[in-house]
Amino acid sequence: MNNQQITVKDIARILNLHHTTVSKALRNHPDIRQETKELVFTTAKELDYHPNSLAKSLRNRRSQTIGVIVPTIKNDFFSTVISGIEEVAYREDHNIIVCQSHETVEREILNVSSMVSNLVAGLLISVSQTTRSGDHFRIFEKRKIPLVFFDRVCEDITASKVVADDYQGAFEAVEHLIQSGRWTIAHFSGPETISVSRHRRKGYTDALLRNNLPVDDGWIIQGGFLEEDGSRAFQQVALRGKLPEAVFAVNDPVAIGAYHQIKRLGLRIPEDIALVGFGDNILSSYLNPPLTTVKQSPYELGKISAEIILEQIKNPSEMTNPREEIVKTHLIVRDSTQKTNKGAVE
Amino acid sequence: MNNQQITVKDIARILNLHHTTVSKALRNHPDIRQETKELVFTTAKELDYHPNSLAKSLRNRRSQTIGVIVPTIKNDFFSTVISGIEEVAYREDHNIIVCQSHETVEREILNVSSMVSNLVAGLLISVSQTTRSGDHFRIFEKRKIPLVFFDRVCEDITASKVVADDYQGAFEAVEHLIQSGRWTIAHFSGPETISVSRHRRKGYTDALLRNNLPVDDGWIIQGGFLEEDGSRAFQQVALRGKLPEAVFAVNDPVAIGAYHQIKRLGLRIPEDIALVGFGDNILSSYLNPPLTTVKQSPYELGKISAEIILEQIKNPSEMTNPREEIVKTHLIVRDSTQKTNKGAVE
DNA sequence: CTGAAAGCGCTAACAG
DNA sequence: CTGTTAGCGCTTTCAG
Repeated sequence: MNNQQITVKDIARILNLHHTTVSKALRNHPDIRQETKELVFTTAKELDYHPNSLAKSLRNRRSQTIGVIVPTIKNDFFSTVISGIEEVAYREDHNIIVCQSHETVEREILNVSSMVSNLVAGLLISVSQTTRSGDHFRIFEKRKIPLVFFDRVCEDITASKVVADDYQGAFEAVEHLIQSGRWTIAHFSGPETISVSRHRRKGYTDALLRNNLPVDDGWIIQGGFLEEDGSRAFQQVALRGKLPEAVFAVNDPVAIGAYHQIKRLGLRIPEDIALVGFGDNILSSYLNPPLTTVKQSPYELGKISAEIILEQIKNPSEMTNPREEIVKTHLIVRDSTQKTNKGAVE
Repeated sequence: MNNQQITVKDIARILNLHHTTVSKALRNHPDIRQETKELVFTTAKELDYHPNSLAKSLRNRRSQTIGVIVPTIKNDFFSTVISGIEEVAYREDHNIIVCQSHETVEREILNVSSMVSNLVAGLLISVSQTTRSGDHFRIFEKRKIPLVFFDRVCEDITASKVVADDYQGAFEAVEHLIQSGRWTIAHFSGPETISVSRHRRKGYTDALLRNNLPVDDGWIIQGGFLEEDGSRAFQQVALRGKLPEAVFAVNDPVAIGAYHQIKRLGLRIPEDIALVGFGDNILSSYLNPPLTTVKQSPYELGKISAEIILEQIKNPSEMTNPREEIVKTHLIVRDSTQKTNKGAVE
């Protein structure tokens, strides 16, 4: 027989100790004297002992695993956030278990349930586009499991939240457009259900107001987060006859969709239409002209989220004062809003 | 008290049943009569019962979790593979736990150990750049845990393997260059340790040989998988004075690095130098001219890998005959090798 | 069809 | 400093 795993009992039997002594030694408990510890450690190594985390977690009523739920992992932004989370979790001896909601609440609810079943030490989540109520998150409160929202947060739940400075980023982007002489600026907005969309939209309207420009809801086109939404939005605007001088898109994919549509209609960027995105997608710098955009820091965002949740895991009293972390954004001005003498990145 | 989780015992107490009966009912065991089952199901729902997967796994000596180790998740290719894996795993009621090796064996070994400790039902791995021996994978054989390599495989370990058709893809790419009249073709190769690099290189040399062209090792530049490796390689070639008519890069990032360097030197693509990559990175179509490349199917690759491992999990006897799945690639001809009347994607 | 007994591998609390 | 006892929540086996 072979697939038998080595346990503390095996080590104990060999050394003529009790298995609890071995357990303590392995965890470097002060009770045990150095000599014994060394003995235990070396034989553990010799036998290629792998502690059974499941048994430990069952006993401790909590695992060493952090759950992560994202709309999809097939996405620059989220995969980079996850990378940041994994990095921090790894340092603190935790694993991450990843699920995708695919933008549906139903799936998100199942994901949550699976996380609970797995006794995750904490959950990091960016909610789906279709998530309206946050009722399925109440169980974390009940079970006292730390919960942290990142990027797309759920406003009716009290929990720590880590987001990019969507409002400020949008504000600066639009102000930049205004400063460069554009007064009629359309906004291709994201789903109203998502906090991110609302904040960016607010940044847009506030920048207009601050500059004494009228806010015309006709210039706000509601849509999704995808490239096709951007194309569609620009088509819609173009059909009306009167074009804006600039477009501020809720994110880079939407801006890229608009970009293609603008080119298709034979218009020039930025001469006819200036264009700004959000997110600093890697593609943006490769467009011609390259896209002015707002840089977020997804890796940072992931790291901060992970740090907060680990803090709460180590120190449960932290859970009572939820933190709201806002990660700074930076406007990156490129040729889609301002002709410089530099060409596209080549 | 609140964070108390509901257990089968709680349900049993309420219904005046034994907890084992409840357990059986919950799993739809034929022993239990319909009436009882329904009773159990409804009260479970009422109490918001979440089964404890850890206890179940401990008892069954195997979890419902599939481990995934990749060099990094912050990468189009790998994040798409993972997305495919997650999708299939989800359908079969499994979770995935993701680790990054960051291209170091040391970390990979730790990751493996953590997977074993977590009693993963199986492991999917794409090995790190620095992994030479596969000794740390022997434990899976010993413990009879299914192991599947994808993309970057470990040749000295007997296990199922899922790879893109690197050889054929490279062969076709180089043949395409030859057909279009290029006879001196440089190859910017990846690390020799990695199977992917070796296969693509073999496809390159075989295509030359098949067409009665000489294989000159001087045209093969060894490097890594990154953009900077591509820049460096082209610089090296350029220094020699004699330029090749075409470059076949081991992957798209390397091709993109070469692309920048070529442009920087004032050379034209494809007139002076034709350029081919591998992987159909999203960026490739946005270059100017867009890059001819070999399309892999990372999502498919992930799905197939997951299907194989789930097959082996369900049916352990499958483990004795390891499968080798080769996913077809497709050459995508764009303007970096062939001037058409179409411009860049815009 | 339902129940009792036993144990997965680990750790906390307490006793010696 | 080491050992004993007990149990985390679940499932398997076997008895009723």
